[in-house]
Amino acid sequence: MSANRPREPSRGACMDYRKTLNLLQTDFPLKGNLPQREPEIMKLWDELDIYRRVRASRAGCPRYVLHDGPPYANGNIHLGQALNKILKDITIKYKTMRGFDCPYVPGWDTQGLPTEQSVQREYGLDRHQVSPLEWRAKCRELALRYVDVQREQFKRLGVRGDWEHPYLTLTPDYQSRQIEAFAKIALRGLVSRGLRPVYWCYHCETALAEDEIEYSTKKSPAIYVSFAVPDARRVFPELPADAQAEVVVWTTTPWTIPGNTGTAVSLGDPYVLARLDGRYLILAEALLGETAVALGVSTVEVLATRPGKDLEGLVAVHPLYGRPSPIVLADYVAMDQGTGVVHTAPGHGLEDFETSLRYHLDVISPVDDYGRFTEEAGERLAGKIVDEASSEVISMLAEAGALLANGTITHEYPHCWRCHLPVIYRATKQWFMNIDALRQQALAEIARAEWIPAWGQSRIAGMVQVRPDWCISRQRVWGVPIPAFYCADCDELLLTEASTNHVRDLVAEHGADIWFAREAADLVPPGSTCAKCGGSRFVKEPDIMSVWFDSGVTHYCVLDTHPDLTDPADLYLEGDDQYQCWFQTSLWAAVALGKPAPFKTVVGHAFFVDDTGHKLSKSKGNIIDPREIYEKYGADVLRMWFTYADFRRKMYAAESIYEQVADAYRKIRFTCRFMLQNLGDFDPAQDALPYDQLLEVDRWILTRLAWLIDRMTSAFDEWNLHLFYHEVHGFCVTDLSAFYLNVLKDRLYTELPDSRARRSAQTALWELLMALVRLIAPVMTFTAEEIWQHCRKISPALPASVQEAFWPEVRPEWRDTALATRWETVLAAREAAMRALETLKASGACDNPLEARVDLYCADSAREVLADLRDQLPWLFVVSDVAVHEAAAAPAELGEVREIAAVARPNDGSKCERCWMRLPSVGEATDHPTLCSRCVGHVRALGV
RNA sequence: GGGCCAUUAGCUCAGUUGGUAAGAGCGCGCCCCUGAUAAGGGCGAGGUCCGUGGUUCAAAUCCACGAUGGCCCA
Repeated sequence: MSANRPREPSRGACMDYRKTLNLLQTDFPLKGNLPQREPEIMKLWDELDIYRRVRASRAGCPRYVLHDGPPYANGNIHLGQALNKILKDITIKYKTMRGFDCPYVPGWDTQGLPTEQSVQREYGLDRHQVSPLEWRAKCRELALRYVDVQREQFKRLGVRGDWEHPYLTLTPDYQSRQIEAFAKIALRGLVSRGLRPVYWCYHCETALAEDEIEYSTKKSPAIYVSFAVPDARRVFPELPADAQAEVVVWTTTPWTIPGNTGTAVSLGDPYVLARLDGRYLILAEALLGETAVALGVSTVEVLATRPGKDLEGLVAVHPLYGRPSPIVLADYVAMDQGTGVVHTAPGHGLEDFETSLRYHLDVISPVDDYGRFTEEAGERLAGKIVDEASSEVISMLAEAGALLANGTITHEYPHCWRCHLPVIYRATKQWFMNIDALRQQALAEIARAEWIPAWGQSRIAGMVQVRPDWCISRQRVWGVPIPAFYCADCDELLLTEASTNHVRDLVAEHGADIWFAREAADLVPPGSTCAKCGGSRFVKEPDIMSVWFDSGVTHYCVLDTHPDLTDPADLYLEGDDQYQCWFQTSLWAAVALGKPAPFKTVVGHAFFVDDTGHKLSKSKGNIIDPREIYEKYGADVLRMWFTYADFRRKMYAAESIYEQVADAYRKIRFTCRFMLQNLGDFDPAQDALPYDQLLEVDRWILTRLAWLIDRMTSAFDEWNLHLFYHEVHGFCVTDLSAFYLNVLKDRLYTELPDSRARRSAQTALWELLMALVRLIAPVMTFTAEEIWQHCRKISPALPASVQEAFWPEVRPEWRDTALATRWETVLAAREAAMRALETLKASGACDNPLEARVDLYCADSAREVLADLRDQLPWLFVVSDVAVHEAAAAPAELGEVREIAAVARPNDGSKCERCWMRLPSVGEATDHPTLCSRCVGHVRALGV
């Protein structure tokens, strides 16, 4: 390179000694310009076929399987998905570098209600106006389109995976396998069909599972209703002979009164018979005062008190229909609100339903799919939407003389996760997975798995403890059918191994569309007959499976069958909302199939909040689109941001944070660039020095590098990803930029190109660069690759991609604790020198520290170390000269010297034109009158 | 109402099994350099380690109670 080769000697004042220095050279650009450069690197990866190439490089290594939880394919990726995929990618890349073979098969959840709603919204289509098959075709089209969209967006984040062969829940392979899973579970007796109250969204016309419910505030009516108790005197003989006693209930859903078949009281709490303005009412003692106020009653007289259990067996009378409404005991009756007597409508509440099982109460649910009262509710209500009919019910109660008070209340109420409207509880025929039969096994599996963070275990265990049966049927068409038939004559269920295998095989061949395309006769095995009546005509089960069942069986449909994967997987890694969802559904499905949990380790990550601590949500308008971040700053900055804070706690999203991360990105980039610049003439195979020939400071930085590698290794192993950002950045700033690289400059620039001093520095730089580029590779995946490609110019033997490289290893000789200890003294002396130089600068005597000299006054222990290194101190302090003295020799103005003190002043002599130090030797050589003696030696050696 | 988690400088985090005067980076203020240059360096300000009580020779670190915030459940 011309920059290194001295020109012909041209003596005199105009001599350009700059040409005798080892100037910096690199084509590694200062500016990242990531939005443009990253796609170019993606092209390189495409050309290398990076996923298969890396897999091939780890052929035969122990496998580490991360199973991808499928995101829902009905929109652009959002920040949470970007976070999730990037955390997975960091994990995969780290594990690969540690020597594991890490397949990564991405998947998508493609069926279910959300797609149907997207079709309705995006295509303006009403599902009732087209056939099920047309509707399904539209749904498939939309889902596949978003799979493509999201695939490109995930790839743009730098995520490595088998993008050409993802798993999709809508493929015939998957669907048939899912039917098989359902059938196995059903044939093990773990699925049942029954009338149960379920959350029902009458806007979406479907049942909803627990995890499809979100709570928000709703204003509801709140009424007090009396039920006459004709036989009350049996328990309350105090009741006057001519009086009628009534129990009082309080409810916020007047429309459920038609469904009332009982009244529940608490076993242990005391109840009173009290006269309130002439009426004889029975209610909880604890709520008497509050109720009297609500009823606007002025006089209250307690006639008798009985424990709740005494009331059991009394029979109240329904105020509208006159039918019996027995008084029963229930442990959920609370004394914090209402009257202590709970209106019980088994068709409209799960607790009520369970009570009905114990007391054989009727289950009445006079509401249809559309939320309208049926004829069963009576003429006045039939056809009316339940929420709107509340006022009618209230009127009817008032007319019956049973309405004691009528108010409103604002409370938390369940809403539909998709349309965000209030849901109702409605008893319908649904398919359930019998959770009670599986609970203990699920808990045992939870105890066996590793949970990160550790409290995730108690969290999911708590949820599993109390989870009711899982409703897995949906009244929709975009999904996998429940493979059941009913006898057209006697309604008997047909669900056998033969029938389900037949459906499974048809679906494997044709896809689930076949179910909707054919009649039952063409779906049952030929010659099927009803086991009960012998009939041969059948009808199809109309319901499909919940989307949560689709994704809950990925381990059966994918892990179990994919040649690259294993069941159970080593790792599930998802947002912590999945403790309630996918982690659980996967577990239930597994134990229902008689399998162990499909995961060995489960990692839950938190989500982002805005700078005021609020969740990001569309309605708040504080959504952040990951695409905007990578289009402005680059995906590597996005990836670094995700390691800025601990992902197990909430993470903040704010412009000021991206700016800070972008700064840190640049610092690391520039640091690596500086090292590359100084390795332009270095061939590690030829020029590297053995460890024991390295200068002491070069060995010192390797002790620091050893520390960093150890620290990063344990950080990644223990999921402390945020330490990556802080420690790598800190290392670049503090150890490298501020100290090591800075003090190296003199040696790198002014020493002879092939001198031991310079080669020693370059050897250390090469080790640093080789380690750093690997340490940053899992997170800063694009930039690491960019740096790596430049490293390959220095050392062509390196693998084609940094993704094939192995995690850096600490060489035993680097761990020199004695050396590290010695250098604590050097660094302390350096700090003292810096402060002294600051004082000198402030005095105006000298601006540039390089032209100053420093006198150190040290206690004996420090003096020994420093005297030993005296020759090196000038360039370690970046000054012209350093002298080491006894503490006792310190000038009076320093006061008492405890450890190390320093004084700085301008050095004697003139500034050397070449190395810029101010030295007495400048001018001694007549042929180079502007150079110091050291530089004279160097230029002469160069033949100048 | 129940359970879990968190609380160290303006921000994000370090602080091994309790032990020297609590650290880093960013940001901020002042200054230097111009051979990392749309770069680099130095110095400085900034903390009752949420509060109270306790255990201990010694607590940011252990225990109890409380406060605040968050998540889940009801």
